[in-house]
Amino acid sequence: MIDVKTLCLGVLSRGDASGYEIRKEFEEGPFSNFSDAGFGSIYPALRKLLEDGMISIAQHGTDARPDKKVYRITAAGRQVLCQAVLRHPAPDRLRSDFMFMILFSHLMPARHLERILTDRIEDYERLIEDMERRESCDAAHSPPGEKFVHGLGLAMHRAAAAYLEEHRHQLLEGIRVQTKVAE
Amino acid sequence: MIDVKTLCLGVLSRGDASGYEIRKEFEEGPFSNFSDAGFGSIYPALRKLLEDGMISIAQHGTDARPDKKVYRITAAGRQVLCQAVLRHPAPDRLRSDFMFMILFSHLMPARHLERILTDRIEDYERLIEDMERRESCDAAHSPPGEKFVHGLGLAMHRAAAAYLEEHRHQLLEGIRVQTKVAE
DNA sequence: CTCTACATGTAATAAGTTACATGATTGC
DNA sequence: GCAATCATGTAACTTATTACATGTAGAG
Repeated sequence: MIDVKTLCLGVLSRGDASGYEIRKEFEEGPFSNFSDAGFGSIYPALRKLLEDGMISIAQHGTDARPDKKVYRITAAGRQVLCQAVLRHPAPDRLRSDFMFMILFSHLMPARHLERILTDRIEDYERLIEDMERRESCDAAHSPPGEKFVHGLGLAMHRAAAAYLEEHRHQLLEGIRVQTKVAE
Repeated sequence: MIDVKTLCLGVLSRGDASGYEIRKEFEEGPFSNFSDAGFGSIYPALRKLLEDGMISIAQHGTDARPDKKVYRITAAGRQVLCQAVLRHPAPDRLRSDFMFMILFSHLMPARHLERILTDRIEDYERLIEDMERRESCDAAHSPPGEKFVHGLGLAMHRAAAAYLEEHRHQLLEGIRVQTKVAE
């Protein structure tokens, strides 16, 4: 499975960036579809990559931000990234508290279940809107791989949102009946 | 985020099980939609849960398998599970090597890209078939939460599979053009 | 003047993975 | 007889998370 070091290498292969900017990519950019990492994993990863000669410091500090460090991928780093990309991809892994909780929705008050369903639908709607906005923004000049990943993520989120909307009443009803039977 | 201990508690709330059986749930059952854990995390989790009185040993060894231990959730364990279910769910997290690699498909030979796309589509088709088989098998007698999670997972996988099939040629063509321009 | 965004990093902790180590049973 | 499945567990390692610790710049 791809680790944070390789993820950072991936971001830097698209252009120089600081640790902070790399994190933004994980949060908002195309990388957000399949990864996330906080500062606590990015900074140590960058230190390691620097030690190993996979990246270099392109710029250290500006007038405004003396601490800022802009990293640049090296030839060695590019090679390592190419190798990583050629490996057979491990299966996708989804971690979802939401699904876990739904599985045990019979253990919660109906109000809470309604709440988490509504919240989740709203979350998806916001996310989809954001993605659609970005899509129309930079569709033309983004590379094919990026468009593909963006579209795939969007398709999955749309499917999830549609399913939630179409089946929430069925779930609520199912729970209601089950509760009545238990009485 | 839900940890392996809570996941185990969730499985055991549905019935007694051994470590080995719990893992099967993570691999094949409804839990496979949103989690996975190997023996290396399940056994230590069970030990901890036992120490804390969240589970007990319902049966230790059979004629055939003297080592087998069947665990049972305790009242305390059930309480802890109920509390966990009431917390606000953390956002879902997807880790996908596949998407990472597609993002860098311009760094790989066209043959390799075709290969991972074909493989992935096949993987999805197999997975969807399996899920459909299980759906028709135990649709009637499975609780509403389980049906919902199953349906949601299926909807997402179908959307992904459909997207891959519909857009793979577009990606391949895009990469081809990009490579030509670079020459 | 206050809030948000920018900016970096460490230390302690928690968690999870991999490799190791072993062995019986069942079906083919 | 062989492969797959059942069955458990530990130790070493790698990884990632959380909390801590600090401070500037720009917008309103």
